Amino acid sequence: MGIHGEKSRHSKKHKSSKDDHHRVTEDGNAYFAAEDFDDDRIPEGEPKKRDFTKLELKPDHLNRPLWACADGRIFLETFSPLYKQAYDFLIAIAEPVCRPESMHEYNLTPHSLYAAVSVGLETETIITVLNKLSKTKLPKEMIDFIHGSTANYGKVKLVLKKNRYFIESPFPEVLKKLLKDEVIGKARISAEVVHGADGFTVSKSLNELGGGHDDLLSEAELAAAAEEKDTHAFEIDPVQVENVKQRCLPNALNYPMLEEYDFRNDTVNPDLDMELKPHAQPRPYQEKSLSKMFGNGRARSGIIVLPCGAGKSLVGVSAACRIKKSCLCLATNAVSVDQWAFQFKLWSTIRDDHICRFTSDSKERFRGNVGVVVTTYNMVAFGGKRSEESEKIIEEIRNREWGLLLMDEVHVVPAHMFRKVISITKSHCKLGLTATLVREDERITDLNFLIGPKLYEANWLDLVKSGFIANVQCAEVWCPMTKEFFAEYLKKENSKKKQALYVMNPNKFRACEFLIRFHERERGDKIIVFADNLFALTEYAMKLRKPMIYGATSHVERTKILEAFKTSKDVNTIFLSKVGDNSIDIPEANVIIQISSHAGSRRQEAQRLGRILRAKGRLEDRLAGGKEEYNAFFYSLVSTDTQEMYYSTKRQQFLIDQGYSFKVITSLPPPDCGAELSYNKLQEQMDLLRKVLSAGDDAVGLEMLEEDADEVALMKARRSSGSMSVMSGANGMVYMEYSTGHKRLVKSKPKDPSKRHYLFKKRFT
DNA sequence: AGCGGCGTGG
DNA sequence: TACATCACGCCGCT
Repeated sequence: MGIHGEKSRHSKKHKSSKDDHHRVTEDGNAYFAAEDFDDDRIPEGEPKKRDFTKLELKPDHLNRPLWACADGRIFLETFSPLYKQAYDFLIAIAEPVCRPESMHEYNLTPHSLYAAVSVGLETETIITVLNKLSKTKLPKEMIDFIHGSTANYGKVKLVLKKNRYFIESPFPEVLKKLLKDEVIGKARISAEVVHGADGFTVSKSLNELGGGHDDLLSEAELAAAAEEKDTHAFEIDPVQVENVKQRCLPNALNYPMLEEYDFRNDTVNPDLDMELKPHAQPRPYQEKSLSKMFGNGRARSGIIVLPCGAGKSLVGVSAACRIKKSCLCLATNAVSVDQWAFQFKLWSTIRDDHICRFTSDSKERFRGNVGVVVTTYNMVAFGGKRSEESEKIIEEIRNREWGLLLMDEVHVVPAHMFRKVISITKSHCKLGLTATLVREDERITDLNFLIGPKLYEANWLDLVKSGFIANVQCAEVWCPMTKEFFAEYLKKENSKKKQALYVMNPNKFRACEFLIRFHERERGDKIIVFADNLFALTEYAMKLRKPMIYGATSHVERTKILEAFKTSKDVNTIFLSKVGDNSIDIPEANVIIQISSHAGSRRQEAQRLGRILRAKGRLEDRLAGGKEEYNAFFYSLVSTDTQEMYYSTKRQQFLIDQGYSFKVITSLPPPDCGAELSYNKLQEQMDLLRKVLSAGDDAVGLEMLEEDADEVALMKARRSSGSMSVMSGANGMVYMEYSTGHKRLVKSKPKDPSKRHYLFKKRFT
């Protein structure tokens, strides 16, 4: 009913749409100034989907940056002088689909509109501004869609009070409607004391439904928003919160709930003495994301999307500093926990005894009744037996009322863990931070109601242009299979063996070797080589005499290698397995070479690119230099005519959507330097082929490890003798650690000097 | 008692 | 499917 009602309201209202026009802010928002834009009705022959030729242009269309289609798609011209304002607006109301250099594509969806309403935009504002930015009349379908979608948004709230959850609304009839739903009805907890005729508790509270979207609302509207209204509420069972939220989503009852925290008026929970330090100066986009979160003086729950290296932690710490209540910060692993604790101390004035880490090997507790706890998702969601100490701490976490639940790398956490964490902890506000909102399991929509709508998403290319993140040249290097490898590839049925063959393709190896040489010698770069496949990782690293880190590499060894990579002029390339995808922080690296990767994972691709996004050098220097100059490189090596070709295009899609373009390189290594590289002789290639074929047997890498059995023994000896880590690039002696987990496989194997790896052979003979 | 290494299980 | 992580508990060493 609501939708039809809205429709007719709209058509009447549209005639006098002058009323809806918004005030012009002094600076910038030029499009609001264009009050005299001509506002014709939608022409008789209505534009049909996707056909631009039928769209009737406004006379001054050149000044307007948008194309709006009847199917909900919106295109933005990035060269328009209004781009910046239009971008901020579009990102608030629509889902970005693809953002290349000159034309962005967005999509209006119920969820994106929900996010828009959540950050304080009203239906009429959305339509009016869209119309002003559009080159053509807004299609009627789009206007109807916006009305239909947003009619109910912002009418219901979920509020936590004294450890109890309440559903609030100024409209008692809406609450009644919700209670008719079976799930919600059952979730209700009847209050002992009943106020109000409807059986709802009634209280006075600020009505902030129209609450300040900073630059889009007039003062009059803000004043109207501050008007006091009765609020009706009923309590629900804490364990049913998730289910209730889900029932309220656009695809069900369509009363999506807002979660906001009026932290300034929270007298129940104690304040935390914590300020941002003076040197903590948020950048414009960090400021912008915070303003979306705190736009109306309260803290909204939701997700902020910033690329790696763009300073997510400052946003998180800033948010905690504004709320000034107890904060639970969740990270994916122990390294990240340390980093967060460090960031809190770095950016804020929090006292050391008010912040603590809670992991398996560091169980700190804060003094007093307020503080920040940094821990892992695993720790909170852990189902098994807990140590006594953990049991106590986790009880405290359960019982406490958290002002802020700060969730890092929201996109990598398995959905079930999320649910568990959210149901265990009671928080007034949830802030999710992420670099990429893509994931292959398409569970991303779950985040919308588990945490909240997306509050802000930065455009990568904009950040590149302003020098906040590195300017990356992406390239796909096509490596033809050698004749012999390709013949074997075609013979194999087993996709495992096929993979081994295209990853170990000698031409790919040579391309990799060439790139490493080039970047080390010609440019003095720091290089990370990624390989998912452990066999390939070890082969490449050994042959090229570079240190590597993978899952079984001990903690001590990792830090040693990373330290050498950071500080030593002799260690400029390291090989990483999947360990490098998350958490390991390597700000120095500016070149990535991928030799094997998870089939078609866009997230992994983006994550890896993120490793080199941290802008190098001083901001002024970067801006002073030519803007088009690349300071980071991302190479994806693919063996042509194999499955890799298909996967790589799929993987790249995300980066392409972010506006990156991939250059294709087909002739690496260049012919003139081929002789200096490995596998130049057919005999060497055939030896490699033989090795690859025998290693492809079901126990992966077994053969290889057996061959290197004595190396393992050597490492063991060295480990106990205490002289580890010889890493001198100059002499070519490289320390490599082997999985202790695989040791059992090779333990009984007798040593055979002839099978010793050449690297170590000369040491022993 | 505290730390690091190692194996297990989710 | 493979790889990686974390938490825990046990061991042996200082």
